[in-house]
Amino acid sequence: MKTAAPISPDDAITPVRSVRLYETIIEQIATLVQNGQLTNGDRFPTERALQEKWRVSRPVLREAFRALEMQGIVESRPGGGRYLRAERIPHPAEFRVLRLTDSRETLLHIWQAREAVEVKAAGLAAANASRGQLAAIGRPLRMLETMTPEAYRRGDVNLDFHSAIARASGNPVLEQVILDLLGRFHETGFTDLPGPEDWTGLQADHQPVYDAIAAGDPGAAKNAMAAHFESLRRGLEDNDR
Amino acid sequence: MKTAAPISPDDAITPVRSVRLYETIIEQIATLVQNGQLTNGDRFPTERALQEKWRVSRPVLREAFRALEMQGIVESRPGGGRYLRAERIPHPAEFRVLRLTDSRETLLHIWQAREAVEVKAAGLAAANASRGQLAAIGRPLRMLETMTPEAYRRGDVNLDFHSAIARASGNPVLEQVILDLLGRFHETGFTDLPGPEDWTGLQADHQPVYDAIAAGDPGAAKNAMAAHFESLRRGLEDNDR
DNA sequence: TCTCCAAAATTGGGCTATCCAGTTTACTTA
DNA sequence: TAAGTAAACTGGATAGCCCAATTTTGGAGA
Repeated sequence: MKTAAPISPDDAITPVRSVRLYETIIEQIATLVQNGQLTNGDRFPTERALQEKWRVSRPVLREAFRALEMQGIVESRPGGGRYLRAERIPHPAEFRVLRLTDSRETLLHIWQAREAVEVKAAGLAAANASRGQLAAIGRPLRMLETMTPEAYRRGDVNLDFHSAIARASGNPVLEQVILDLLGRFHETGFTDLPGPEDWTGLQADHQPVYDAIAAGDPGAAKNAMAAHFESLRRGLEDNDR
Repeated sequence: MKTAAPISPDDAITPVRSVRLYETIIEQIATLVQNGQLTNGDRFPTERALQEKWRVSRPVLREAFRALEMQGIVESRPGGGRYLRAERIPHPAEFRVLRLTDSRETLLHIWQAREAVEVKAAGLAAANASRGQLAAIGRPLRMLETMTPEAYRRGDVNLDFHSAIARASGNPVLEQVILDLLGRFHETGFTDLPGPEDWTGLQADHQPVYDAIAAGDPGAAKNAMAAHFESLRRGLEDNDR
Protein backbone atom coordinates (compact mmCIF):
# COMPACT_ATOMS: atom_id res chain seq x y z
CA MET A 1 0.00 0.00 0.00
CA LYS A 2 1.02 3.58 -0.47
CA THR A 3 3.00 3.15 -3.66
CA ALA A 4 4.23 6.69 -3.22
CA ALA A 5 3.26 9.56 -5.45
CA PRO A 6 6.23 10.66 -7.55
CA ILE A 7 5.30 14.30 -7.18
CA SER A 8 4.35 16.12 -4.04
CA PRO A 9 6.42 14.26 -1.45
CA ASP A 10 4.50 15.71 1.44
CA ASP A 11 1.76 17.42 -0.49
CA ALA A 12 3.15 20.86 0.11
CA ILE A 13 3.16 21.60 -3.60
CA THR A 14 -0.57 22.17 -3.87
CA PRO A 15 -2.50 19.65 -5.94
CA VAL A 16 -3.63 22.15 -8.57
CA ARG A 17 -7.19 21.04 -7.96
CA SER A 18 -9.02 22.10 -11.05
CA VAL A 19 -11.77 24.60 -10.46
CA ARG A 20 -15.19 23.07 -10.23
CA LEU A 21 -17.98 24.61 -12.21
CA TYR A 22 -20.18 25.12 -9.18
CA GLU A 23 -17.45 27.26 -7.64
CA THR A 24 -17.41 29.64 -10.57
CA ILE A 25 -21.18 29.80 -10.34
CA ILE A 26 -20.90 30.82 -6.70
CA GLU A 27 -18.53 33.55 -7.77
CA GLN A 28 -21.02 34.67 -10.38
CA ILE A 29 -23.66 34.88 -7.70
CA ALA A 30 -21.26 36.74 -5.45
CA THR A 31 -20.58 39.40 -8.07
CA LEU A 32 -24.30 39.59 -8.70
CA VAL A 33 -24.71 40.56 -5.06
CA GLN A 34 -21.67 42.80 -4.94
CA ASN A 35 -22.90 44.80 -7.90
CA GLY A 36 -26.09 45.43 -6.06
CA GLN A 37 -28.16 43.74 -8.75
CA LEU A 38 -29.51 41.64 -5.92
CA THR A 39 -30.11 42.70 -2.33
CA ASN A 40 -31.19 40.93 0.76
CA GLY A 41 -34.80 39.88 0.38
CA ASP A 42 -34.66 39.64 -3.39
CA ARG A 43 -35.70 36.72 -5.48
CA PHE A 44 -33.18 35.07 -7.75
CA PRO A 45 -33.81 34.51 -11.41
CA THR A 46 -35.12 31.03 -12.08
CA GLU A 47 -32.86 28.06 -12.59
CA ARG A 48 -33.80 27.94 -16.23
CA ALA A 49 -32.94 31.60 -16.73
CA LEU A 50 -29.58 31.38 -15.01
CA GLN A 51 -28.80 28.17 -16.81
CA GLU A 52 -29.10 29.95 -20.10
CA LYS A 53 -27.35 33.09 -18.91
CA TRP A 54 -24.30 31.32 -17.56
CA ARG A 55 -24.36 28.38 -19.96
CA VAL A 56 -24.29 25.64 -17.40
CA SER A 57 -26.59 22.75 -16.68
CA ARG A 58 -29.22 22.81 -14.01
CA PRO A 59 -27.50 20.23 -11.80
CA VAL A 60 -24.42 22.44 -11.56
CA LEU A 61 -26.56 25.42 -10.76
CA ARG A 62 -28.28 23.46 -8.06
CA GLU A 63 -25.00 22.31 -6.54
CA ALA A 64 -23.96 25.93 -6.14
CA PHE A 65 -27.26 26.98 -4.61
CA ARG A 66 -27.28 23.97 -2.30
CA ALA A 67 -23.93 24.93 -0.88
CA LEU A 68 -25.15 28.46 -0.25
CA GLU A 69 -28.44 27.16 1.04
CA MET A 70 -26.77 25.14 3.75
CA GLN A 71 -25.00 28.28 4.90
CA GLY A 72 -28.33 30.03 5.24
CA ILE A 73 -27.39 32.46 2.51
CA VAL A 74 -30.17 31.52 0.16
CA GLU A 75 -33.57 30.00 0.73
CA SER A 76 -35.25 27.71 -1.74
CA ARG A 77 -39.00 27.47 -1.96
CA PRO A 78 -40.20 24.65 -4.16
CA GLY A 79 -42.43 26.22 -6.75
CA GLY A 80 -41.75 29.65 -5.33
CA GLY A 81 -38.25 30.52 -6.35
CA ARG A 82 -35.01 31.21 -4.51
CA TYR A 83 -34.36 34.16 -2.23
CA LEU A 84 -31.25 35.90 -1.00
CA ARG A 85 -31.01 35.77 2.78
CA ALA A 86 -27.77 37.65 3.40
CA GLU A 87 -26.18 41.01 2.81
CA ARG A 88 -23.18 39.55 1.10
CA ILE A 89 -21.66 36.31 -0.12
CA PRO A 90 -18.80 35.33 2.19
CA HIS A 91 -15.26 34.87 0.99
CA PRO A 92 -14.60 31.21 0.14
CA ALA A 93 -12.25 30.89 3.11
CA GLU A 94 -15.10 31.79 5.43
CA PHE A 95 -17.05 28.77 4.33
CA ARG A 96 -14.77 26.49 6.24
CA VAL A 97 -16.94 25.71 9.16
CA LEU A 98 -15.67 26.14 12.64
CA ARG A 99 -15.22 22.59 13.79
CA LEU A 100 -15.46 22.24 17.52
CA THR A 101 -13.49 19.15 18.26
CA ASP A 102 -13.04 19.42 22.00
CA SER A 103 -15.63 21.44 23.84
CA ARG A 104 -13.33 22.42 26.66
CA GLU A 105 -10.68 23.60 24.26
CA THR A 106 -13.29 25.49 22.33
CA LEU A 107 -14.35 27.27 25.47
CA LEU A 108 -10.85 28.62 25.88
CA HIS A 109 -10.75 29.68 22.26
CA ILE A 110 -13.95 31.61 22.63
CA TRP A 111 -12.61 33.09 25.82
CA GLN A 112 -9.45 34.28 24.09
CA ALA A 113 -11.44 35.85 21.29
CA ARG A 114 -13.79 37.49 23.75
CA GLU A 115 -10.90 38.96 25.66
CA ALA A 116 -9.45 40.53 22.54
CA VAL A 117 -12.63 42.28 21.52
CA GLU A 118 -14.07 43.07 24.92
CA VAL A 119 -10.92 44.67 26.25
CA LYS A 120 -10.95 46.88 23.22
CA ALA A 121 -14.63 47.62 23.72
CA ALA A 122 -14.07 48.58 27.34
CA GLY A 123 -11.47 51.12 26.26
CA LEU A 124 -13.78 52.59 23.65
CA ALA A 125 -16.67 52.63 26.07
CA ALA A 126 -14.64 54.65 28.55
CA ALA A 127 -14.07 57.20 25.83
CA ASN A 128 -17.52 57.25 24.26
CA ALA A 129 -20.18 56.01 26.65
CA SER A 130 -23.23 58.24 26.99
CA ARG A 131 -25.10 58.74 30.26
CA GLY A 132 -27.74 56.24 29.28
CA GLN A 133 -25.23 53.67 28.17
CA LEU A 134 -23.34 54.05 31.40
CA ALA A 135 -26.55 53.43 33.30
CA ALA A 136 -27.15 50.29 31.23
CA ILE A 137 -23.75 49.02 32.30
CA GLY A 138 -24.37 49.77 35.96
CA ARG A 139 -27.81 48.20 36.11
CA PRO A 140 -26.81 44.53 35.99
CA LEU A 141 -24.10 45.35 38.47
CA ARG A 142 -26.63 46.48 41.06
CA MET A 143 -28.89 43.57 40.26
CA LEU A 144 -26.08 41.30 41.32
CA GLU A 145 -26.68 42.34 44.90
CA THR A 146 -30.29 41.29 45.17
CA MET A 147 -30.71 38.22 43.08
CA THR A 148 -32.09 34.72 43.31
CA PRO A 149 -30.02 31.74 42.22
CA GLU A 150 -32.46 31.03 39.41
CA ALA A 151 -32.10 34.48 37.95
CA TYR A 152 -28.39 34.09 38.10
CA ARG A 153 -28.48 30.68 36.51
CA ARG A 154 -30.13 32.22 33.52
CA GLY A 155 -26.93 34.07 33.03
CA ASP A 156 -28.63 37.23 31.91
CA VAL A 157 -26.93 39.45 34.43
CA ASN A 158 -23.46 38.63 33.29
CA LEU A 159 -24.56 38.79 29.68
CA ASP A 160 -26.26 42.14 30.14
CA PHE A 161 -23.17 43.64 31.65
CA HIS A 162 -20.92 42.60 28.80
CA SER A 163 -23.32 43.45 26.02
CA ALA A 164 -23.98 46.85 27.53
CA ILE A 165 -20.29 47.61 27.34
CA ALA A 166 -20.21 46.31 23.80
CA ARG A 167 -22.94 48.72 22.84
CA ALA A 168 -21.33 51.60 24.69
CA SER A 169 -18.20 51.14 22.60
CA GLY A 170 -20.04 52.99 19.85
CA ASN A 171 -18.72 50.51 17.31
CA PRO A 172 -21.53 48.40 15.86
CA VAL A 173 -19.15 46.00 14.18
CA LEU A 174 -17.32 45.30 17.39
CA GLU A 175 -20.64 44.99 19.15
CA GLN A 176 -21.91 42.34 16.77
CA VAL A 177 -18.74 40.33 17.09
CA ILE A 178 -19.01 40.43 20.86
CA LEU A 179 -22.67 39.48 20.83
CA ASP A 180 -21.93 36.56 18.57
CA LEU A 181 -19.15 35.32 20.82
CA LEU A 182 -21.32 35.77 23.88
CA GLY A 183 -23.97 33.71 22.20
CA ARG A 184 -21.57 30.93 21.42
CA PHE A 185 -20.20 31.03 24.91
CA HIS A 186 -23.63 30.51 26.36
CA GLU A 187 -24.36 27.73 23.90
CA THR A 188 -21.60 25.68 25.44
CA GLY A 189 -23.73 25.51 28.56
CA PHE A 190 -21.10 27.11 30.68
CA THR A 191 -23.50 29.40 32.48
CA ASP A 192 -22.15 29.26 35.97
CA LEU A 193 -18.59 30.46 35.64
CA PRO A 194 -17.60 31.45 39.12
CA GLY A 195 -19.98 29.19 40.95
CA PRO A 196 -23.33 30.52 42.17
CA GLU A 197 -22.00 31.22 45.62
CA ASP A 198 -19.36 33.88 45.12
CA TRP A 199 -21.22 36.54 43.20
CA THR A 200 -19.20 38.89 45.26
CA GLY A 201 -16.17 37.69 43.35
CA LEU A 202 -17.89 38.43 40.07
CA GLN A 203 -18.88 41.83 41.32
CA ALA A 204 -15.34 42.46 42.49
CA ASP A 205 -14.30 41.92 38.90
CA HIS A 206 -17.04 43.93 37.27
CA GLN A 207 -17.04 46.92 39.54
CA PRO A 208 -13.58 48.24 38.59
CA VAL A 209 -14.51 47.98 34.93
CA TYR A 210 -17.59 50.07 35.52
CA ASP A 211 -15.70 52.58 37.61
CA ALA A 212 -13.03 53.07 34.98
CA ILE A 213 -15.62 53.54 32.24
CA ALA A 214 -17.56 55.96 34.41
CA ALA A 215 -14.37 57.85 35.06
CA GLY A 216 -13.68 58.03 31.35
CA ASP A 217 -10.31 56.38 31.68
CA PRO A 218 -9.75 54.06 28.67
CA GLY A 219 -6.45 52.67 29.91
CA ALA A 220 -7.86 51.72 33.28
CA ALA A 221 -10.96 50.26 31.67
CA LYS A 222 -8.91 48.03 29.43
CA ASN A 223 -6.77 46.90 32.34
CA ALA A 224 -9.78 46.16 34.49
CA MET A 225 -11.46 44.17 31.75
CA ALA A 226 -8.26 42.28 31.02
CA ALA A 227 -7.95 41.47 34.72
CA HIS A 228 -11.52 40.21 34.72
CA PHE A 229 -10.81 37.81 31.89
CA GLU A 230 -7.58 36.72 33.47
CA SER A 231 -9.16 36.03 36.83
CA LEU A 232 -11.75 33.72 35.32
CA ARG A 233 -9.42 32.02 32.89
CA ARG A 234 -8.02 29.74 35.53
CA GLY A 235 -11.50 28.65 36.48
CA LEU A 236 -12.11 27.69 32.87
CA GLU A 237 -8.92 25.73 32.59
CA ASP A 238 -9.54 23.72 35.73
CA ASN A 239 -13.26 23.21 35.79
CA ASP A 240 -14.19 20.41 33.48
CA ARG A 241 -17.17 21.94 31.76
CA MET B 1 -53.76 40.37 -1.67
CA LYS B 2 -52.89 38.23 1.25
CA THR B 3 -56.08 36.26 1.55
CA ALA B 4 -54.78 35.33 4.94
CA ALA B 5 -53.72 31.88 5.89
CA PRO B 6 -55.86 30.56 8.73
CA ILE B 7 -52.75 29.31 10.41
CA SER B 8 -49.56 31.20 10.98
CA PRO B 9 -50.77 34.80 11.12
CA ASP B 10 -47.30 36.19 10.58
CA ASP B 11 -45.58 33.00 9.53
CA ALA B 12 -43.88 32.56 12.86
CA ILE B 13 -45.11 29.00 13.03
CA THR B 14 -42.42 27.64 10.73
CA PRO B 15 -43.23 26.84 7.14
CA VAL B 16 -42.61 23.12 7.61
CA ARG B 17 -39.97 23.28 4.92
CA SER B 18 -39.93 19.78 3.61
CA VAL B 19 -36.68 17.96 4.13
CA ARG B 20 -34.46 17.90 1.11
CA LEU B 21 -33.01 14.62 0.05
CA TYR B 22 -29.45 15.89 0.09
CA GLU B 23 -29.88 16.70 3.79
CA THR B 24 -30.82 13.16 4.64
CA ILE B 25 -27.81 11.99 2.65
CA ILE B 26 -25.57 14.22 4.74
CA GLU B 27 -27.05 12.63 7.82
CA GLN B 28 -26.35 9.21 6.36
CA ILE B 29 -22.76 10.23 5.84
CA ALA B 30 -22.60 11.62 9.35
CA THR B 31 -23.75 8.36 10.89
CA LEU B 32 -21.29 6.54 8.67
CA VAL B 33 -18.55 8.56 10.30
CA GLN B 34 -20.01 8.35 13.78
CA ASN B 35 -20.14 4.59 13.62
CA GLY B 36 -16.49 4.54 12.83
CA GLN B 37 -17.09 2.83 9.50
CA LEU B 38 -15.13 5.73 8.05
CA THR B 39 -12.25 7.61 9.64
CA ASN B 40 -10.23 10.59 8.69
CA GLY B 41 -8.14 9.75 5.65
CA ASP B 42 -10.51 7.10 4.36
CA ARG B 43 -11.92 6.87 0.91
CA PHE B 44 -15.67 6.96 0.41
CA PRO B 45 -17.52 4.35 -1.56
CA THR B 46 -18.09 5.43 -5.13
CA GLU B 47 -21.03 7.52 -6.20
CA ARG B 48 -22.52 4.54 -7.99
CA ALA B 49 -22.21 2.35 -4.95
CA LEU B 50 -23.77 4.87 -2.57
CA GLN B 51 -26.48 5.64 -5.08
CA GLU B 52 -27.56 2.06 -5.02
CA LYS B 53 -27.12 1.68 -1.27
CA TRP B 54 -29.20 4.70 -0.35
CA ARG B 55 -31.53 4.60 -3.35
CA VAL B 56 -31.01 8.14 -4.52
CA SER B 57 -29.89 9.63 -7.79
CA ARG B 58 -26.34 10.75 -8.43
CA PRO B 59 -27.17 14.47 -8.54
CA VAL B 60 -28.57 14.29 -5.02
CA LEU B 61 -25.49 12.46 -3.86
CA ARG B 62 -23.30 15.06 -5.50
CA GLU B 63 -25.22 17.95 -3.92
CA ALA B 64 -24.56 16.48 -0.49
CA PHE B 65 -20.89 15.93 -1.16
CA ARG B 66 -20.52 19.37 -2.69
CA ALA B 67 -21.84 21.00 0.43
CA LEU B 68 -19.41 19.02 2.57
CA GLU B 69 -16.65 19.66 0.09
CA MET B 70 -16.98 23.40 0.41
CA GLN B 71 -16.60 23.03 4.16
CA GLY B 72 -13.34 21.19 3.65
CA ILE B 73 -14.84 18.06 5.14
CA VAL B 74 -14.46 15.91 2.06
CA GLU B 75 -12.11 16.11 -0.87
CA SER B 76 -13.07 15.02 -4.35
CA ARG B 77 -10.49 13.77 -6.78
CA PRO B 78 -11.80 13.35 -10.30
CA GLY B 79 -11.11 9.77 -11.23
CA GLY B 80 -9.68 9.10 -7.83
CA GLY B 81 -12.58 8.98 -5.47
CA ARG B 82 -13.70 11.01 -2.47
CA TYR B 83 -11.88 11.23 0.82
CA LEU B 84 -12.88 12.17 4.32
CA ARG B 85 -10.91 15.14 5.60
CA ALA B 86 -12.33 15.57 9.08
CA GLU B 87 -12.74 13.70 12.30
CA ARG B 88 -16.45 14.21 12.40
CA ILE B 89 -19.35 15.70 10.50
CA PRO B 90 -20.53 18.91 12.16
CA HIS B 91 -24.07 19.38 13.32
CA PRO B 92 -26.20 21.17 10.70
CA ALA B 93 -26.47 24.23 12.93
CA GLU B 94 -22.71 24.62 12.89
CA PHE B 95 -22.71 25.10 9.16
CA ARG B 96 -24.10 28.56 9.52
CA VAL B 97 -21.16 30.82 8.99
CA LEU B 98 -20.71 33.84 11.21
CA ARG B 99 -22.34 36.67 9.40
CA LEU B 100 -22.69 40.21 10.63
CA THR B 101 -25.97 41.55 9.43
CA ASP B 102 -25.53 45.24 8.91
CA SER B 103 -23.09 45.95 6.15
CA ARG B 104 -23.23 49.71 5.88
CA GLU B 105 -20.74 50.49 8.58
CA THR B 106 -17.82 52.71 8.29
CA LEU B 107 -14.44 51.39 7.45
CA LEU B 108 -13.11 52.68 10.74
CA HIS B 109 -15.40 50.46 12.75
CA ILE B 110 -14.23 47.39 10.92
CA TRP B 111 -10.69 48.63 11.28
CA GLN B 112 -11.04 48.98 15.04
CA ALA B 113 -12.49 45.52 15.35
CA ARG B 114 -9.79 44.08 13.15
CA GLU B 115 -7.10 45.69 15.23
CA ALA B 116 -8.45 44.22 18.45
CA VAL B 117 -8.60 40.73 17.14
CA GLU B 118 -5.58 40.71 14.85
CA VAL B 119 -3.20 42.09 17.42
CA LYS B 120 -4.27 39.26 19.66
CA ALA B 121 -3.80 36.78 16.85
CA ALA B 122 -0.30 38.04 16.15
CA GLY B 123 0.67 37.44 19.75
CA LEU B 124 -0.76 33.93 19.70
CA ALA B 125 0.89 33.21 16.38
CA ALA B 126 4.27 34.17 17.77
CA ALA B 127 3.73 31.60 20.49
CA ASN B 128 2.16 28.83 18.47
CA ALA B 129 3.02 29.08 14.77
CA SER B 130 4.32 25.90 13.17
CA ARG B 131 7.00 25.85 10.48
CA GLY B 132 4.46 25.50 7.72
CA GLN B 133 2.26 28.26 9.10
CA LEU B 134 5.25 30.56 9.35
CA ALA B 135 6.05 29.83 5.71
CA ALA B 136 2.46 30.69 4.79
CA ILE B 137 2.89 34.05 6.47
CA GLY B 138 6.17 34.76 4.74
CA ARG B 139 4.97 33.79 1.28
CA PRO B 140 2.77 36.82 0.54
CA LEU B 141 5.52 38.96 1.98
CA ARG B 142 7.99 37.78 -0.64
CA MET B 143 5.37 38.08 -3.34
CA LEU B 144 5.15 41.73 -2.53
CA GLU B 145 8.58 42.23 -4.06
CA THR B 146 7.82 40.92 -7.52
CA MET B 147 4.28 41.83 -8.29
CA THR B 148 2.24 43.48 -10.99
CA PRO B 149 -0.24 46.22 -10.13
CA GLU B 150 -3.08 43.98 -11.25
CA ALA B 151 -2.11 41.23 -8.88
CA TYR B 152 -1.92 43.75 -6.11
CA ARG B 153 -5.27 45.24 -6.96
CA ARG B 154 -6.83 41.88 -6.39
CA GLY B 155 -5.88 42.35 -2.81
CA ASP B 156 -4.98 38.76 -2.28
CA VAL B 157 -1.48 39.43 -1.06
CA ASN B 158 -2.58 41.58 1.81
CA LEU B 159 -5.45 39.26 2.57
CA ASP B 160 -3.25 36.18 2.48
CA PHE B 161 -0.84 37.71 4.92
CA HIS B 162 -3.48 38.53 7.47
CA SER B 163 -5.41 35.30 7.14
CA ALA B 164 -2.23 33.28 7.44
CA ILE B 165 -1.56 34.93 10.77
CA ALA B 166 -5.12 34.30 11.82
CA ARG B 167 -4.69 30.62 11.11
CA ALA B 168 -1.32 30.49 12.82
CA SER B 169 -2.91 31.78 15.99
CA GLY B 170 -4.16 28.26 16.55
CA ASN B 171 -7.51 29.61 17.66
CA PRO B 172 -10.24 28.67 15.16
CA VAL B 173 -12.75 31.00 16.74
CA LEU B 174 -10.45 33.96 16.46
CA GLU B 175 -9.60 32.92 12.94
CA GLN B 176 -13.20 32.88 11.87
CA VAL B 177 -13.85 36.29 13.31
CA ILE B 178 -10.84 37.68 11.51
CA LEU B 179 -11.79 36.09 8.21
CA ASP B 180 -15.23 37.57 8.48
CA LEU B 181 -13.90 41.03 9.18
CA LEU B 182 -11.38 40.71 6.35
CA GLY B 183 -14.21 39.73 4.06
CA ARG B 184 -16.26 42.72 5.04
CA PHE B 185 -13.29 44.99 4.71
CA HIS B 186 -12.66 43.86 1.17
CA GLU B 187 -16.31 44.11 0.35
CA THR B 188 -16.16 47.84 0.90
CA GLY B 189 -13.97 48.02 -2.17
CA PHE B 190 -11.12 49.50 -0.25
CA THR B 191 -8.53 47.33 -1.94
CA ASP B 192 -5.72 49.82 -2.39
CA LEU B 193 -5.01 50.96 1.10
CA PRO B 194 -1.59 52.49 0.86
CA GLY B 195 -1.79 53.33 -2.80
CA PRO B 196 -0.33 51.00 -5.39
CA GLU B 197 2.91 52.91 -5.48
CA ASP B 198 4.33 52.47 -2.02
CA TRP B 199 4.26 48.74 -1.55
CA THR B 200 7.51 49.28 0.21
CA GLY B 201 5.52 51.02 2.90
CA LEU B 202 3.23 48.05 3.25
CA GLN B 203 6.19 45.72 3.39
CA ALA B 204 7.85 47.95 5.94
CA ASP B 205 4.79 47.37 8.10
CA HIS B 206 4.43 43.67 7.48
CA GLN B 207 8.05 42.66 7.78
CA PRO B 208 8.42 43.45 11.50
CA VAL B 209 5.29 41.46 12.23
CA TYR B 210 6.70 38.47 10.45
CA ASP B 211 10.06 38.84 12.12
CA ALA B 212 8.56 38.98 15.59
CA ILE B 213 6.41 35.91 14.92
CA ALA B 214 9.38 34.06 13.48
CA ALA B 215 11.38 35.00 16.55
CA GLY B 216 8.63 33.67 18.76
CA ASP B 217 8.23 36.96 20.61
CA PRO B 218 4.52 37.55 21.36
CA GLY B 219 5.00 41.00 22.83
CA ALA B 220 6.95 42.25 19.85
CA ALA B 221 4.48 40.67 17.46
CA LYS B 222 1.56 42.43 19.10
CA ASN B 223 3.38 45.74 19.04
CA ALA B 224 4.34 45.36 15.42
CA MET B 225 0.80 44.48 14.41
CA ALA B 226 -0.60 47.36 16.43
CA ALA B 227 1.86 49.70 14.75
CA HIS B 228 0.75 48.39 11.38
CA PHE B 229 -2.86 49.20 12.11
CA GLU B 230 -1.96 52.56 13.52
CA SER B 231 0.13 53.56 10.53
CA LEU B 232 -2.70 52.88 8.13
CA ARG B 233 -5.44 54.34 10.25
CA ARG B 234 -4.74 57.89 9.23
CA GLY B 235 -4.99 56.92 5.59
CA LEU B 236 -8.41 55.49 6.29
CA GLU B 237 -9.64 58.55 8.10
CA ASP B 238 -8.69 60.89 5.29
CA ASN B 239 -9.44 58.93 2.17
CA ASP B 240 -13.18 58.76 1.66
CA ARG B 241 -13.27 55.42 -0.08
C1' DT C 1 11.04 -13.26 -11.43
C1' DC C 2 10.88 -8.48 -11.64
C1' DT C 3 10.16 -4.02 -13.93
C1' DC C 4 7.90 -1.03 -16.74
C1' DC C 5 4.32 0.43 -19.77
C1' DA C 6 0.16 0.45 -22.33
C1' DA C 7 -4.69 -0.94 -22.50
C1' DA C 8 -8.90 -1.46 -19.94
C1' DA C 9 -11.86 -0.63 -16.13
C1' DT C 10 -13.10 2.71 -12.70
C1' DT C 11 -14.44 7.24 -10.92
C1' DG C 12 -15.89 11.87 -10.44
C1' DG C 13 -17.38 16.02 -13.62
C1' DG C 14 -20.87 17.46 -16.37
C1' DC C 15 -24.89 17.58 -19.65
C1' DT C 16 -29.60 16.65 -21.65
C1' DA C 17 -34.16 15.21 -21.21
C1' DT C 18 -38.05 14.18 -18.48
C1' DC C 19 -41.40 13.85 -14.78
C1' DC C 20 -43.41 15.51 -10.42
C1' DA C 21 -45.52 18.46 -6.83
C1' DG C 22 -46.20 22.83 -4.90
C1' DT C 23 -46.84 27.92 -6.10
C1' DT C 24 -48.23 31.76 -9.05
C1' DT C 25 -50.57 33.80 -12.43
C1' DA C 26 -54.20 34.50 -15.53
C1' DC C 27 -58.56 33.90 -17.08
C1' DT C 28 -63.19 32.68 -16.74
C1' DT C 29 -67.50 32.87 -14.56
C1' DA C 30 -71.09 33.98 -11.38
C1' DT D 1 -66.22 43.02 -8.93
C1' DA D 2 -65.01 38.94 -6.56
C1' DA D 3 -64.24 34.11 -6.38
C1' DG D 4 -62.77 29.97 -8.32
C1' DT D 5 -60.40 27.25 -11.45
C1' DA D 6 -57.21 26.02 -14.99
C1' DA D 7 -52.79 26.90 -17.00
C1' DA D 8 -48.06 28.22 -16.59
C1' DC D 9 -44.14 28.31 -13.83
C1' DT D 10 -40.61 26.79 -10.40
C1' DG D 11 -37.75 23.98 -7.69
C1' DG D 12 -37.10 18.69 -6.49
C1' DA D 13 -35.58 14.57 -8.21
C1' DT D 14 -34.39 10.87 -11.58
C1' DA D 15 -32.35 8.38 -15.56
C1' DG D 16 -29.00 7.88 -18.89
C1' DC D 17 -25.29 9.36 -21.35
C1' DC D 18 -20.45 11.21 -22.51
C1' DC D 19 -15.89 12.83 -21.02
C1' DA D 20 -11.36 13.16 -18.80
C1' DA D 21 -8.52 11.86 -15.14
C1' DT D 22 -6.99 8.15 -12.31
C1' DT D 23 -6.32 3.28 -11.08
C1' DT D 24 -5.90 -1.13 -12.00
C1' DT D 25 -4.59 -4.85 -14.78
C1' DG D 26 -2.12 -7.67 -17.85
C1' DG D 27 1.60 -8.45 -20.54
C1' DA D 28 6.01 -7.88 -22.83
C1' DG D 29 10.62 -7.51 -22.18
C1' DA D 30 14.84 -7.69 -19.38
